[in-house]
Amino acid sequence: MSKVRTRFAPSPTGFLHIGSLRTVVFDYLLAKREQGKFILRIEDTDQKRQVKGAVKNLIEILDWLGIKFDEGPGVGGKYGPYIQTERLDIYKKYIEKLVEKGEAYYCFCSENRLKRLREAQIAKKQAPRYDNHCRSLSKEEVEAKIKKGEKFVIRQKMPLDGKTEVFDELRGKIEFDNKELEDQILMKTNQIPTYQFASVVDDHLMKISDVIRGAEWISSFPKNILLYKAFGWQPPRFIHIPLTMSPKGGKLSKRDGDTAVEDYKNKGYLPEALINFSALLGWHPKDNREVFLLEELVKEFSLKGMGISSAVFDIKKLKWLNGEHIRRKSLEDFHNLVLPYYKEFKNNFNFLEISRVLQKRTEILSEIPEMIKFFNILPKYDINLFENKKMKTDKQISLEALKKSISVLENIKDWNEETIKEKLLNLVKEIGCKNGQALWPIRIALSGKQFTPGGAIEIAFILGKKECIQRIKIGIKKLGLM
RNA sequence: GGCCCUAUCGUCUAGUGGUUAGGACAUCAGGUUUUCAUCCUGAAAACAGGGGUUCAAUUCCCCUUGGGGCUACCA
Repeated sequence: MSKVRTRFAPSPTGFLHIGSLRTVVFDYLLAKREQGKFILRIEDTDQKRQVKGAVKNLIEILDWLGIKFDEGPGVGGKYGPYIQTERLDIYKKYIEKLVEKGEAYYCFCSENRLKRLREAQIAKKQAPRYDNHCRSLSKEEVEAKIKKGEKFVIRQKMPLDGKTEVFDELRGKIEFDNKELEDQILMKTNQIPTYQFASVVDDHLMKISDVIRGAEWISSFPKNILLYKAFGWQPPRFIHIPLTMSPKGGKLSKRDGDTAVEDYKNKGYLPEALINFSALLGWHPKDNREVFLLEELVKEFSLKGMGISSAVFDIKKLKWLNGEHIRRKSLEDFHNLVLPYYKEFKNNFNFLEISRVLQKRTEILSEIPEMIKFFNILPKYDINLFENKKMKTDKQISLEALKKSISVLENIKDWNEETIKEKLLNLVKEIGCKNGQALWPIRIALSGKQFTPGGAIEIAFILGKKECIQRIKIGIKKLGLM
């Protein structure tokens, strides 16, 4: 039985961020690589930033992604509860231990005092930091103040000098001057712990073996380690993964467009692509493979392949990967996926055939309605479309090809792709032109579009004989009026 | 400002004390198949700068510069 236990510990402040997805993926991969457990824990210690329904949302999107957690809200587990506000009594017990040990202390400083202190320090060009004002209050003083009903927080007592050494699995040793460390707040006035305290207690109690989190946490890393030391606990391994950046610079944010996994889902990105892309942003396999399913990633994943510098989120590569994963699906699976996009169709087409054609060239699902609209209604189009330099077709050849194709198509009794292809290629021979010269104008007449999924024959088959002939006649009429 | 992290093509990255510095996306140019696409072939494209160490540094060390993070009774 593997000892590896990782957790994803989001605060429920909205949708799952595309950058957080990467943390989820690596958490999952590291755990599953060793047949370990992946845990979901909700860090809702900030009451102000709660968003209703966020937890439900999060669980739903993880489910959509196909990332299952072994313990967490809803599924339970022996280290629960997995929602921090349901663990308040636990934190209380542990904070008292710390105070008893003299590793933490009551602080009665008002927010006002702290604000003034900060302002004064900034004015003097000093680093804003708590001045340890309440650090040496006697037990009696503390008790008296509590009795009077004075509000308090509990702070961690940091060493005043020396250095604290921490170890990141990716970067190695990092050293911090203890002077830089502030006596941080562990328990807020409202008796709810801060992230710094709750996450350490929970990681320990839940036997987390590897903490994977964003690199923005490196600065508080020494404080975390000092907390473990204060408790006398063995810290887990820490892996700080580099941040995902906007192409414009800085953290990926709302201003860069879509930041929620939800947004990508709605735009027609596949979970497979999103996961694959996230993994590749910061991790590299031994060989040069790029396209992976989650199970394949689990097999290939290793900490050795992890990078340490921040990575820019490049949507073009995501799109490409999405196309790759679309192509890798079975036709049945793909068909089921795109079924909803056919709703607006009144005509009864061979939708499976449309799916087959679509699967070859779709990048993101949301493009589909625009791609296939022409099946329903022939759009207005410019007759210059009939001219194409590369194909060496012009309006003259087009007109001839269209005219002659009518009788050819009319004579087809068994309307299938094989026959249509055979007959049309015969026509090409008869005219004595290149395939493209005749088939280009037919495709234009049938679709009214320069770019279509599938070629003339595929479109003809889907459209049906009657509709084809009608559309070709429209084309002839347009060309005839030149 | 202080502290910390980081630095290979535009982007994601591989790599090594001696390499023609490799791959992928994107871009461009050809080609095939019934068009675009798919597919194939090819091109252009990078070791931030300066000092060391060394016979030899893209690789190791230092500095500079650039990028980023943290600096809350937010996570």
